[in-house]
Amino acid sequence: MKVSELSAQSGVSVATIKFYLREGLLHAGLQTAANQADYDGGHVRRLRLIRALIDIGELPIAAVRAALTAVDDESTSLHDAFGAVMHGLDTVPPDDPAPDIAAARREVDAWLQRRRWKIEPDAPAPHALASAVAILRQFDFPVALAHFDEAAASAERSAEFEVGYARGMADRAAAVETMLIGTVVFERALAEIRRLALEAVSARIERQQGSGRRRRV
Amino acid sequence: MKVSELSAQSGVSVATIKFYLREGLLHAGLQTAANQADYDGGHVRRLRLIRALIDIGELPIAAVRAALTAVDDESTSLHDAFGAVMHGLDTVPPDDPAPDIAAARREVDAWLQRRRWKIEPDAPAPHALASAVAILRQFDFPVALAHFDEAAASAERSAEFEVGYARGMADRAAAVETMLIGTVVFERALAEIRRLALEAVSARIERQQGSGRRRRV
DNA sequence: GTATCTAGATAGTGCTACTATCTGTTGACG
DNA sequence: CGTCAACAGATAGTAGCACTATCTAGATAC
Repeated sequence: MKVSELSAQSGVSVATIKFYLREGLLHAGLQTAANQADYDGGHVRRLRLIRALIDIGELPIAAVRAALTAVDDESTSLHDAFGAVMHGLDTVPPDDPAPDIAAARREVDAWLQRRRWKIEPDAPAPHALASAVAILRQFDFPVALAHFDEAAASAERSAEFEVGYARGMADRAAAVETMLIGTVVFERALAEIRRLALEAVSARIERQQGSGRRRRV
Repeated sequence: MKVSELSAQSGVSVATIKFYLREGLLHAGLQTAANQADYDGGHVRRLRLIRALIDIGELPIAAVRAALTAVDDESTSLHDAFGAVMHGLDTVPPDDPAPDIAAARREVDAWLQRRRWKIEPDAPAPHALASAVAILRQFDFPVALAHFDEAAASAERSAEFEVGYARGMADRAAAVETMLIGTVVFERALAEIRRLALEAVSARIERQQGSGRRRRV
């Protein structure tokens, strides 16, 4: 397969494919001459993965590269490869967080311990959750970590399914790829469902109040 | 309050405050002289809102402006103001989506109808959900919209709580602001919880398989 | 046999979110 | 009263990101 065909099949422009090759996101094709190389279905699939991480997961190029490096490195365990993606999704926290975030962070850590969720010490997610909680409190939301227990239990169930599904795959590469896509794309899908629910509920209540109680807000 | 004090209280640099003033995200202070203006707690709060939308919601400046304009316009209903934020969260879909996305989109629309979720026709969320579904299928996930029924029911319950909470507020401005923050920040918090669940479950299973079955993956 | 395509290298673009500098006041302090 | 940092407002500049365009020299397709 020539680069023009790869471009056509993947929907990614030739210029961008070259860019990804340079950036080390896409491995080179099989070189057949000084200026000829042959690409295959693996390249198409890899390009789809890259585009999904960028478009859906909104990962920066550097994070995509880190994730794909972990995918390709056979010596990286499935869990560690997966961790590499997670780290790319969130931004790393500063060394000196604001006091209200630090307080929320301690609550988050205690909550994680209660749930028996073992999280890598330098994972960005606990900090991100603490930030969210701190901001909610700044805006007078009376929020406690316990409010998230139900969501956490539900997330745990679906995580068990997802991880089990990926682990059941034939080879490691497929398993890691599945974890990546699942993590990023399901997250997006669930977020969209939440947005849809909010819009639907908001519209319904607006209608009810608009007709019934004639209250303009 | 002078601009330096506003900067200190909000954690936003003076240069950035000026930038937000120029961009119309922050209303000017009360002018007391040709080069003096007085800012108050409302400015601090607004700056916090802006930073939350940018940092947590990752909205672009233009979307923040659109959202805040809707917040400030008393003639915009709470639901419409809220819709303005939602539109800023997702990117607008192209006119001619790929065929697999178009197919998924039809399923999404049917699903929404089954749920009796009334969604604005040009809302970006259904398209985003359809894209996610299409990508999952490209990677051989056997995904049907029905799989999201449980998540949707749960999202609907929490949306009812959120919208009710916001609607119960004293004045319209506070209600809209609460909707904004709630939408954006809770979404982030839930996403982080999902990531934490995935990491915890992945670590647990890795440990189990590592010791018990001696299977390196 | 010539028009098109190719790999690889280098340089440039468009966008976003700030950031820096300048100008002409103005208030605060000693 | 002087002076000096801080101020508002305007203009210009910057850094980072994700491409995109151009060029060269060689290969291919008809």
